[in-house]
Amino acid sequence: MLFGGMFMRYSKLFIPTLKEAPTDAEAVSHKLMVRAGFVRQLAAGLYIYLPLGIRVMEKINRIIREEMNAIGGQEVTMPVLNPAEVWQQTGRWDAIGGEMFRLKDRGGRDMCLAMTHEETMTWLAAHDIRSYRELPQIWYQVQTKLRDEARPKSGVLRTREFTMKDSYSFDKDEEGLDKSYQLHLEAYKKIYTRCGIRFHVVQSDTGMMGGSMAHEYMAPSPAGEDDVALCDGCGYAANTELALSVPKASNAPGGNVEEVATPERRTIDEVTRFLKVTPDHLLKSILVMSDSGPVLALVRGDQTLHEKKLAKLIGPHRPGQKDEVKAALGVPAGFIGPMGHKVRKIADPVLKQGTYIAGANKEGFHLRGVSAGKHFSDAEFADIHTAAAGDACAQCGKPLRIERVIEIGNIFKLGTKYSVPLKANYLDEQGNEKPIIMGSYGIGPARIAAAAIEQGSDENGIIWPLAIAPYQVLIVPVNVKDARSMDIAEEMHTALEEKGFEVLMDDRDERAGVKFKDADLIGIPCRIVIGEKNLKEDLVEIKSRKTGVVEKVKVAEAVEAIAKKIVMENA
RNA sequence: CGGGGCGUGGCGCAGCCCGGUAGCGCGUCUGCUUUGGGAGCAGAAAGUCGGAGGUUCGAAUCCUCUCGCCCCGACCA
Repeated sequence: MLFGGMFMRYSKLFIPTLKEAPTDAEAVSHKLMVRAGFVRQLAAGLYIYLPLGIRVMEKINRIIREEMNAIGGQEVTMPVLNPAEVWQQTGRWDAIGGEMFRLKDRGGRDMCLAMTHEETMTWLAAHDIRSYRELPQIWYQVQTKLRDEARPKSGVLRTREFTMKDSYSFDKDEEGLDKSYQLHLEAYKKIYTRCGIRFHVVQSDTGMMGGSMAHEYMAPSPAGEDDVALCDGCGYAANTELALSVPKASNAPGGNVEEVATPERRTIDEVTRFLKVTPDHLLKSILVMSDSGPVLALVRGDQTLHEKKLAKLIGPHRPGQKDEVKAALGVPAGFIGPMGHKVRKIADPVLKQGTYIAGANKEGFHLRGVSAGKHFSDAEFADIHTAAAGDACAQCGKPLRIERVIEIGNIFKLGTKYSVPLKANYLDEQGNEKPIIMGSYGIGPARIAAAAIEQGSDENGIIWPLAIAPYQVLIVPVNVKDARSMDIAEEMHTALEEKGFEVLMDDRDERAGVKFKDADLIGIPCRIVIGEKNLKEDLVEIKSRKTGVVEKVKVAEAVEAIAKKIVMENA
């Protein structure tokens, strides 16, 4: 065939594989994406996608588009460069800090690079939706977003510039929003399932966005940045930012109130060791500084205070410094007890029962026999601890599991948070002007790719799920100088492409070992090896990247065998 | 933004503590041999040591400043 025809030839493709992973790469997906020639890093949080990387991204995006279109989503594009005005109208111009890239145009007008598109999407709705007859709408885009991340990390998982599929629903009432939300909830499940990754759908924090409901899609992986609590009993699943749990009961003995000398023992660790008790016998008093003054947070010694849970009650806060502790409570840090202080106190509900050892509010001393009734009846009780593995599910009592996860998508009920300030209103059946009820829904395609690698790789390289692999089949003629091998390789290539498969042929004049190593690294699901020895018996090899299983089949039957195999594995 | 680490041929590193104008592996190029799991031999090209300033007869090595990258934490609408 002239110039190799339209065949995808490895020798012509830019696939710069590396024997060694960059030392500064930590996450498996980061190392492998670089080594296998899918991406290159330009600067912190900025990545170049190479030909193989693009193929993967396009496959993921195609799946996303198909499922979005299936629920009535309509694709649009929004400018990446935004005027400040719309962001000022919703208040986010000021509310968002250094994470937003800002600049001025030549006329001196304030502009920003969009980090999400609630504003511009709502602007569009405000201008062009008039009547309830035009609702509902679902608009989406697959677009570049920019965020000046404080800390880009883990390769493609947290970058400053990234593609995001974001969709927005516009409804006339809450009922409509419920429906749009539900459509997305299901569409997202289909998307991740089709992409071949394992995931959980969990309740998530609506955060400072103030929406009424939110879920996150989480792919289990040690490279993740979130933790979720999961209950095998009732299916409860929530981000630990809000997961409720009932800690195991403390076996702390009761006893009288008495001071005990604990010289220079300040931390839970030091005190438990010194008094020969377990951490759940202690009460931890943590002073934080909120906008409305110091707040004393109380949790059991074996619990971890969850900052976000506390933030929901008292707003933004930070840990108190040593001198602030002294100033607010008159006690040196390390010996704070819950009793007697005038500051606001928030205590975890587990502390309602039992007696504990707490700081004595006196340097070098702790106090035994501290209980809620006697010592901090003035505290507000609220779940402020971090759900831990083994805690009981708040719904059914079964033990919770904690898993580390990558956030691969989220869905939010926004309500009228954006439609009111941007005046996105419609006229209802009675002719009354009402704000549109909105939802927003995001997916990070690059995170899907990274999660797929995190969940599927071995010491030799990537193991792509078939649906998002850059190619489905790799044909490896061992000796490219052998005419018969090449003829058969090209015939099979053509035959497989005619059946609709995506095929790459490694026509490089390299030793077999080199080709095999690259094949494993790149992770194409199905590999056909055409070698002279096997050819003498009219056989070729088919090897599954995932299982490693090799089968020899007759040349004449190879194409059918592969087609069948792929269809079966895809089912 | 706080803490830590690192910047030396294309990639991965040594040299730095105890200053004396760079070395190893891989890759690249040429030739011969090899040819089913990252080949062997011979030869070659390629770095002024992130940048600036300073100390010194002399700086990759010491000092100051600066830029960049990574990790932990904070942040993450």
